[in-house]
Parts: sequence; C-alpha cells; structure tokens
Amino acid sequence: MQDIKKLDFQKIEKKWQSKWEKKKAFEPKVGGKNKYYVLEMFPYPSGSGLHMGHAFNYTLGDIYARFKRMKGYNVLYPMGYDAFGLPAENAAIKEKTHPKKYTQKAINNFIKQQKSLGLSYDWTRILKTCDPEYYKWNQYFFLKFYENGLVYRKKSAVNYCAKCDTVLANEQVHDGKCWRHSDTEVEIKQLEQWFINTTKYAEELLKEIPNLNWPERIKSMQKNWIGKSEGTEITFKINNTDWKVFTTRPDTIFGVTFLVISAQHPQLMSIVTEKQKNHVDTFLKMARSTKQEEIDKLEKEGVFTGSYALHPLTGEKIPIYAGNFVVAEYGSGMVMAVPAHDQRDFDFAKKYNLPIKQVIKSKENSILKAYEGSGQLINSEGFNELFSEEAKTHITKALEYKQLGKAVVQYKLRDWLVSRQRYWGTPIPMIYCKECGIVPVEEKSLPVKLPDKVKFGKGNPLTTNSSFLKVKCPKCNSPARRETDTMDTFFDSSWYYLRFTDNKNNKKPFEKEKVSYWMSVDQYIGGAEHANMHLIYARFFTKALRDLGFLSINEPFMKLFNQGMIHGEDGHVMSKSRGNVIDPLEITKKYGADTLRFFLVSSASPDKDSLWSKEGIEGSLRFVKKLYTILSEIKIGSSSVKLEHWINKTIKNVTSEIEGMKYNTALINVRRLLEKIEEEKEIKKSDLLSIIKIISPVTPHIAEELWEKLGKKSLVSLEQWPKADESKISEELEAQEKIQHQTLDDIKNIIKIVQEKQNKNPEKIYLYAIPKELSVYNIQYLESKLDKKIKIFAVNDPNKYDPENKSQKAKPGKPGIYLE
RNA sequence: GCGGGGGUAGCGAAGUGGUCAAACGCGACAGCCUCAAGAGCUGUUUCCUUAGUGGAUUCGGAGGUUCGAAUCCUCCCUCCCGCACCA
Repeated sequence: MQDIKKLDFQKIEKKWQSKWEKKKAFEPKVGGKNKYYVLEMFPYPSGSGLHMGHAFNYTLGDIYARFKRMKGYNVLYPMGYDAFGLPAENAAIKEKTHPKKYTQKAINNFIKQQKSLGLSYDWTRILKTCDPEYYKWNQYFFLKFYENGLVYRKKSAVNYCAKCDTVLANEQVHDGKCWRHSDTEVEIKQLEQWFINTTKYAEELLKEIPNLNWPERIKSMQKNWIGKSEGTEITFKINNTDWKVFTTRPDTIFGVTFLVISAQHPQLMSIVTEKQKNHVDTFLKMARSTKQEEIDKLEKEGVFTGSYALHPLTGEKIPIYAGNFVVAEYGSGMVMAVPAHDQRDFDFAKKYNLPIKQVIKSKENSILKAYEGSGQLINSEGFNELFSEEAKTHITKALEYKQLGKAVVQYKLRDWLVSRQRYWGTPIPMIYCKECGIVPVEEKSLPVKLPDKVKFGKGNPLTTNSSFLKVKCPKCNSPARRETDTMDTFFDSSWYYLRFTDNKNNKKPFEKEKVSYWMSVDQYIGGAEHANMHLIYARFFTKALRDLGFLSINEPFMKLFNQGMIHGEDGHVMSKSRGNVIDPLEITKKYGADTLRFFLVSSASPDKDSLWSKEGIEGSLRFVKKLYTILSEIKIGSSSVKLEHWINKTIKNVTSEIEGMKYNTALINVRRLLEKIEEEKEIKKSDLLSIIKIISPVTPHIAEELWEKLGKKSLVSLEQWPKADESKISEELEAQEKIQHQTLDDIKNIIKIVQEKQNKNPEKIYLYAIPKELSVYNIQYLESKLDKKIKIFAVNDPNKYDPENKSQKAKPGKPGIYLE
C-alpha cells in the first residue's frame, strides 16, 4: 500500500511536468500592465549536479513565481547557466575531456534535475554564457565600454593565484587568499591587465544603497566595500617633487611629526638615500616575506628612508619612514603620521622614538594612548581654539589657497580587473599590432570565437592555437597578435538578467522595448556570498549600460532575498568530506518533489539557516499524503459555517504570508485548515477548489492532480488566486470553538482526576451554562469526542439535576460540570 | 576593532507590549488499532496543587520603564557571518 502511494506521486509528477511543458504554461509575452520578474541567481553548472542549496533556492523562487502568476501578474521566470569558468576547465582537464563537452553534460543534468522539481521556468528563454550567441554580446559590451573609456589597460600591482594560474579581481581575494582556494595566498605581481572603470560609479553605487529593498547585511557589506571617506589631499614637497597624502583629519596637520610611505609603494626607492639603502633593503626583504595571517598580529615596523618632507603649513622638515602598515593601493600609499591622535602612528612613534605633538585638547592627559576623538585645536598656529569640524574646513581652505591641498573623496572600491589567463571564458576582443598598438576587434567580426583546439598545460591555453593567435590588424592589415586573455566570468553574469528578456535576439544584445518592459527584476533570490562580487558588478553594469543608452533603469534588482543555508543533520555545512550531503534528486525519487518542496520551506523562515532532518522529511511526506488523501476523499456538498470561517481565514493569512515569503507560517495555516476539514463530513466544491489553489505554489503536482480529479480541464497553476471572503470570517465563532475545546479539556481533566483519585469511572456528564450561552455548547461534538452522554442545563433552570451544586461554578465561557 | 544577524521548552522553530506556559513540526511517553511490528488515529509533554481550580518559575544574564515585557530601554555574556592596519 505504502509503495503504491509513493509510486503514485512519481507518476503524478511526471504527468504534470510534461503537461506544463506541452501547454506552454509558463511562457509569458511582453504586454500587459502587471509584469513581475522573478529570478534566482543562475547556477554554475558543476559536474556533481544540483545540491540541496540549489533546490532550496529554486523552490523559494518557484513558489513566488507561481503565486504571482495566480495573482494575475505577467510573470517572467527564467533559468540560465553561468557556464564559463575555471572549475569546469580544471575538471575537464582532469577527466581528459573538453570543457565544452563537460559543461554541456553538466547543464543537461541540471536541466533534468530542475525539471524534476517541478520548477515553473520559461524554458524557451534558457541561456548559457558559453554559447557564442551569448558571449558575443560580452565582447560587444566590452568594446562599447572601451569606446567610452570604461575599459582600459594598465600595469599595476595585481592579485595572482598560483592554483588558478591567473590574476584575480580585488573582490575575489578573501582574507588575502583566493576565493576558490582558501589555502592559497594571493601573490602580488606587477602586470599589465585589462580593467573596468567601476570606480567611476562608486558614488552612485553607494548613494543608491538606501533605496534598495535588500537585506540590511548585504547593504552594509556593499557600503563597507565601496568604503567612501571624505578628507583632504595634502601635498608634501620631497626633494622638490610633490607627494600627495590623503587624510580624513586635516585638523591634526600641525601634529604631523613624520610621514610613512608604504613598503610596497612602487616609487619608494626614489626617496631612499644612498646612506639608508641597505637598511631599507633589509627591511623590505623582511616585510615581503610576511604572510597575511601574521599581518594581523604584526607590530608596526618601519625604517627611515633618509629623506625629509616639508610641512605645507609650517615649513618644518619632517622625516619619512617606510612602513609595513601602510596600504600601497589606498589613497596615495603614503600617510601623514600624527602620533598624538592616531593609535597606529602613536605605536610607531613610541617604537622609533619619534616626537609626539598634541594638537587637539583632550580631557585626559594620557601619554599611553592616542586621543583619536575630536576637540579644540591647540599648538596649531592660526587655527587654535577652533573645533575639529570647522578646523578641517579652514585648514583645507588654507591649503587650497597655497595650492598644497584640496578636499577629496576616497573610495576603497578599486577598478575591476577583468582579464584572466585561462581558456574557458569569453575571449577579450582586442588585437595587438606592432604598428597601431592596441586595436579593438571590429563589431562586425564578433563574436571572436573561442577555438576548440588548444593544448592544456602550463600557461594560457589560447596561446597554443596559432590560427586564433595570429590575425591581421583591422587598421593596417599587417600581421598582429590577438589578445589571449579571457574575461572574468563575473562579466557574463553581470547582464544575463537582461538577456532573458530577449534571449534569441541575434542582432542586438536585447531589444530596448522588451528590456524596458521586464526590467527591473522585481524579486531576486540568492545567497549572500555574492554581496561584494556579482551584486556590485551587476549594479555597475546596469548603470553603465544606462549611460550608454541601452537601458533606462538605475538598478537591476529592486528586491533581494537571501535564503539561509541548509545544513546537514550534524549541523555542519553539507560537504562531501563530512559525508553529510543529501542529494535532492534522491530525495525526490524517494519522497517526491512536492514533499521535498514542502519540507524545504516549512521547517524555518527561508532567510534563516536550517537543518536537514530525516524525521523532518518523513513528517513532510506524512503531511503531503494526508493532504492529498483528505482532499481527494472528502465528500462534495456544502461547507459548514465553521469550515467557511477557517477556509477564508486561511486564504487571508496564506496570501499575506506568501507575499512576505513567510512560507513556513503559511504552511502552518494550511496544516490547521486540514485538521478542520478532517472534522467535517462534506465541503462545498468551490471551497475545495480554493484550497487546492492555495496549496498549488508549494505542492503543484498534487494540486494539479486534485484539480483534474474534480473534473477541471484547466491547469490550477494558471488559475486565479482566491480572495478571502471577509464576511465569512467570524472571530466570534472561533471564540466559541475555543470554549468547546476548553470545556472538553476540563471534562477530560476531571475524568482523569476522578479516575485516579476516586477510582470511579463516570458515565454521565452534566453541564450548567449561563443562560445566554446555552446554545454555544455543541453537545454532539463533545459527546462524540468523549464517547459519553452529556446533558446541559441553564444555571437558573429550577428542574436541573445538580446534586453537588456545581452550577455555582459556571462563569461566562465556562460551564459548571458534574460527573457521575 | 568596525559592521550585520542571532541566543525561546528535549530538539528544530513561530511569536516583537496584554488574548503567552508560548503556534507548529520533530522526538519522547501513554492509549487505541494489530498475532506482532510499522503506518494510522487519540491524548500527554515546566513544576507544584486541584473534580474542571489555584499558584510558582520560565523565553542568554543583570538591572530598568510600564498597571502589564519573550516583546521596549541600559549594561553584560555568548554564538554566527562579513570587512579589517583604508590614514
């Protein structure tokens, strides 16, 4: 019996999945007022297939898409594959196959698994970024960016991962290590690379954050990443050349007693004197060999360069040190040190016996610590008595007047390094000509196709294909060399949501009309790990494309939802090495897709982490079966007033809870409703249909099956979401129901006590209600629950049977009770 | 250090000023069903007390506001996540 039921679910799922596809149920067209775009972060198709996190992510989106569709929206809900990338290339090499083959196989597997979950994607809009039809537009945008000064090539200190064998963007370095290899220190190399001018949009990226309906933590992460600080850029003369220094505390300028230049500063050697050269070299050797982990605990160290700078306001000679604690890439890589008012400078000064000059009044006259707060200026000729805030302005103005400084804004955000020395990515459409220099590929020659035939081994595989490598210069026709670097795959994922709106267009990346209709994405769903990567790049792209006339929106994703993580039964993150991985496909086979979907969204609020549990999935199976059984077996007739109350109340609650993505509590309401239905003999058909509708986003397969069983020819997935009839909701009725339950509990309690204490087994029950409430008690219900005879009297009934005068105990909402 | 989010009954998890000893699930226990097991069904699940009552103690800890606090305020402890010598 068990097994047959399980098999039924399997069959039902297959049946409806193919019906949805045949009937093109989920393929929207441009048009209509209420568009709604639901999107999950598209997956990287790994060879190991879908994991539970994917299943969870897509279930969340699917429920939402189905709900919005039934609410009458024209819903765009597409799926694609972030198919380029290093892991595929490496995996393919390992398996001695081609990345293209490897990826295609992985994608096919993903599609199969996603379909088996019953996800309502518009499969005609599918896209994969490794398709030339897609990456052609990557190249096109790259050229457009180049034309508009948003792409440039520059030699600079870049991050390099030896395991990836390529350079990385700043965002891909986590804690000094490669984002893919947490055991690999990133090396700093001086290389010439392609950059995208993301910092041009730093201010706008920051400014718009408060307007986004995103989780706070993602917003704060982006804010920190962009890292705006306002301050003053001050010029110090060193050997008659200008050196700039950035500070947020120009009010402390009279407290500067030395300067510190970063040990990694490219021009460091130019200010090191002959005499100090040896010292500096020794120091650099030591500083360079320091590992990232040690930097945390590292003491501030430095060495005198031998040079002095002139103080811009006092003209004093200020010694310059090279230091290990100054970040080369931020500001100008050199800082002015004010030991009295900056703890780091203080530590440094103490260590090397440098003077400490107080310029801000502080309450405590401590010499153990720097006073970092603001206050009234002292020892600052011409600015004494001023408070920090006004002093900042005045001093900056004074510097501006002397042309030795200006107010500036600094960001931590760096330009996006996009070139990668790897094969499996979009070729960068550039050509190097000996005569003409860097020449962009002409638009009509796009796409620059990734050649299949390359040798994998050391270095960039693209250099091994000479017919790819050797080209003619588009300008002068002389022999030239093609760029062999490919693009960071985050380039691909920065605009895929736009391509979904018009994925088959082979003349343009997308039609403006279509993109204007569908964008922005109304609900985006994905993990938090992309806060400072994909989500920043995509925002940048949208703004850049807007300014190039492709779009008219400012932000790609208005609402963002971060799902929690599904942990293994042991409480740890699911991982192969821990052996706690649960494969969604296996679960679907064993318990059915509806059960898996139900389980994933019922155990906890979807934004929180939750635990996989065998008992949990089995509990979900029990419920889904029960749901199906009860709804398919209940007699069609009329609904009681009580049932109507519960149905409408449930519709009302479930609607608002799904809207707010509180699927877990929505399902609790459904559970309660089912209990109420169980207590009934029959139900009105239209009520039953409404119930099937509200369960259909979460358990779509059994919903369709039940819908069909009731003689419906349509798809419930495309039906109108029911509206709660407020007039049927009666809190009074619910209160009365509570009284029944309370009375039932009371009687049971008394029976128990009587049985235990008096060893009697009462057979008859007498209730004494206050006259007004006589009709509130449902004697039939109570009798059926207790399997005993019950008589009810009004407390003032002169003929009542009440040997122990229990009627005196009666209160509103509580009858007197006598048993015998 | 900075920023964000948590700590609720055996476990998971709702609840953000009264209707809260606190939904729901899981587990556990008891009963029914059954030859038996599972499934299913019914009930119990902070403690004491009790013919349905009354009381005590609970929502990380300590204080406070309030007629009233899991919910608001202050301080502290603790866990998770992100950034981190950014001048």
